[in-house]
Formats: sequence, structure tokens, C-alpha cells
Amino acid sequence: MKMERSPASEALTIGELAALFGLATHVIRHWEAVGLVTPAARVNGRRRYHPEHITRIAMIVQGKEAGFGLAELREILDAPDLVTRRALVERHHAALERRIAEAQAAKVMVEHILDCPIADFTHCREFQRIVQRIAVPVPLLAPADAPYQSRLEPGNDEL
Amino acid sequence: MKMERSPASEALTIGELAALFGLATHVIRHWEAVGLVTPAARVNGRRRYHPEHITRIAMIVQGKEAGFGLAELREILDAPDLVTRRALVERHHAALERRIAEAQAAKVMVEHILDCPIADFTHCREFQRIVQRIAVPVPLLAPADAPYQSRLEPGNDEL
DNA sequence: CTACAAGTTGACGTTAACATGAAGTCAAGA
DNA sequence: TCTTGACTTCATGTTAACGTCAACTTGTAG
Repeated sequence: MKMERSPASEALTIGELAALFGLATHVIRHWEAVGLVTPAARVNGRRRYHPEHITRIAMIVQGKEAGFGLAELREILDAPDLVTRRALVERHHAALERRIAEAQAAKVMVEHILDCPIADFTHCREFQRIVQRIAVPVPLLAPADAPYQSRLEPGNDEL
Repeated sequence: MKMERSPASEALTIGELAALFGLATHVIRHWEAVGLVTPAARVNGRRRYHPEHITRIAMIVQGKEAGFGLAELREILDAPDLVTRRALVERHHAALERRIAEAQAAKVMVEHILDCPIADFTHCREFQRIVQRIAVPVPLLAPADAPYQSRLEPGNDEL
């Protein structure tokens, strides 16, 4: 066995850091490339990470699992001051609540499919009632200036 | 004004269907290309949609908002029989609950950032406690056969 | 009849977030 | 010293889900 432990007492190599989260090293390098993480120093060109990087990576992993993009996470994590961060986080907090609500709405739909006795559930009146609240969102309001709005993939309009 | 209503009584053009959901027509064509939707018929080459397509599109929109991919949605919607569909939907139901749980965990994290009085919240002990439960997930268990598992983007392992 | 809006296909471009491969450097055990 | 494994940079490939563009046909208002 070779390279069992990091040389310096409390410094991690990229491989060790990645192993902590079951990530590939190239993923961490990618995150570095987009400005999400930065190694504390280089030893012979090799990246060295400190314990605070573990927290950082944990936050990124968590954030990603919640559906945030790398750019969004960078914004939050690199906010220069309390005020800025609070504003950003509040925005994202709202987005999170929306996401949860949406997932729960989908869960209701899915649960009805599980319970619906009708063979082709698309003919189930109750199911259609659940689902049709989604339709007709912008049909009459479209002022003909905005060609289309995608609606999916929140984008920037609501964040 | 031109082309106010569809010719046949209860048939929609692709433009009308798209407008119902604020989608672009090319999105619906794309969904058709990947087998998610199929027009009822063609009238001189033009796609015609029936009311059941509205339900279908609504389900797709809903499913997408919950984070499902087009391929997953196709699986559910095209399940040949009740049993198959139930199995698929139960799988996705579990995935949904996981997703909700993850989003709520992220919300806890984000809410702590909002409440934490410490300037650099990454130094907050309580925050680190919340976040570090995420770390060290596979470090000692990795059997060295699986190079890495991505962990992010559920993929297929858990579905 | 003419314009024009809406529809058609097909090809190619975009964005996010990696994945993969090549070619070379470095550190340590046998 | 030789080998091996972890690391380096740089470049290119991949997947999902569209977006964009061009060149053409169709249907209806005026």
C-alpha cells in the first residue's frame, strides 16, 4: 500500500477529499474550474485541502441534491457579507419551498395513480380534476410580445 | 385576426395545445420525437390533438416540475397494464419522497444560514453539525471495485 | 389573388455538469 | 532504480432537454 495518509497533519489530498464524499477527483477539479472550491495551497503542484473544505463540499453536495445549480451555490457560498448572503439565501429559500410544494403536488398525483381503480387512469375524472389545475396557465394573458416563457426550468425570472 | 379557432369541433392544433401550457410548439414536437406524445392524426400534414392530449401534457409538465426526466415519464405514461404501471409508479413514488426529504434537509440548512448570528456561518458549530451528517457516506465501505458512484443525479442505481 | 401567420422537416447550436482520455510529473516501496 | 499509483493540465466527448435557423407548404382574411 502506498500513500496511506496525507503528509502534513491536517491536510487532505484531492483523492482523500473526494473519497470522503464518494466523488470522483475530476468532479472536484471541475467545481474548482467553475469557482466553487479552491484548495488551500499547492504542494509540488498538488492540491491541499483543509477541514473547512469538507464543510464546503458537504454544502455543495447538499445543495445539489436539493436541485441547485453550481452557479447558484457559488453565489450563496461566496456572498461577501451578511446582508448579501441573507438576500440570496432568502431567494433560494423561497425557491426551495416552491420545489417542495411541486414535488408534493406530483406525489399527490402519483398516489392517486396508485389508488385509482380505473384501468386507464387518464380517463379517471378525479385524476383529471387533480391534473387539470396545471393547464391553462398563461393562455389568455399572453400579450403576444413574449413568444414563449418555457415555464419549466425556473431559469431566472423567479429567482 | 387569423386562425381564431380550430376547424374541427374538438381538435387542437399544435399551437393551441402549446398555448394552453405556455409551451413552445417545438417543445411538443421534441416530446413527440422522444415518444412522449403523439398527435391523434394529421390533417394535410398538420398535427391534430384531442382533449386527452391536454391531460397527457399536463401530466408531463407536472412530472417535469417534480424533477422527472422525459424517459421516466414515458415509462410511467406508457405502462401497458395496471401491474406494470403500479410497479413503476411505486418506484417513482419512493424517489419523490426522497427528493422531498432532500429538499427539506436543504431547507433546514438554508434556514440555519438565515438565523445564524455568526458572520462566517461556515465556522458555526451548529451549522457544521447539520451539514457534516452528509459527509463520510462511502469512505470506509468503498470496496475498491466501483471507481466512483457519482452519488448525485440519482441515475439508475436507486430507481 | 395575395399576404401572412402558423405549420412542416431537418440540421445544427446551446447549456449544465460532468466523463473520458492522453501525456506527462511526482513520491515512495521493493 | 524501477515501478506504481496518485496527481497534473488540456482537450474532447456525453447526456438531457431544449433552442435556433432555414426553406418550404397550407389555410384563411381581406
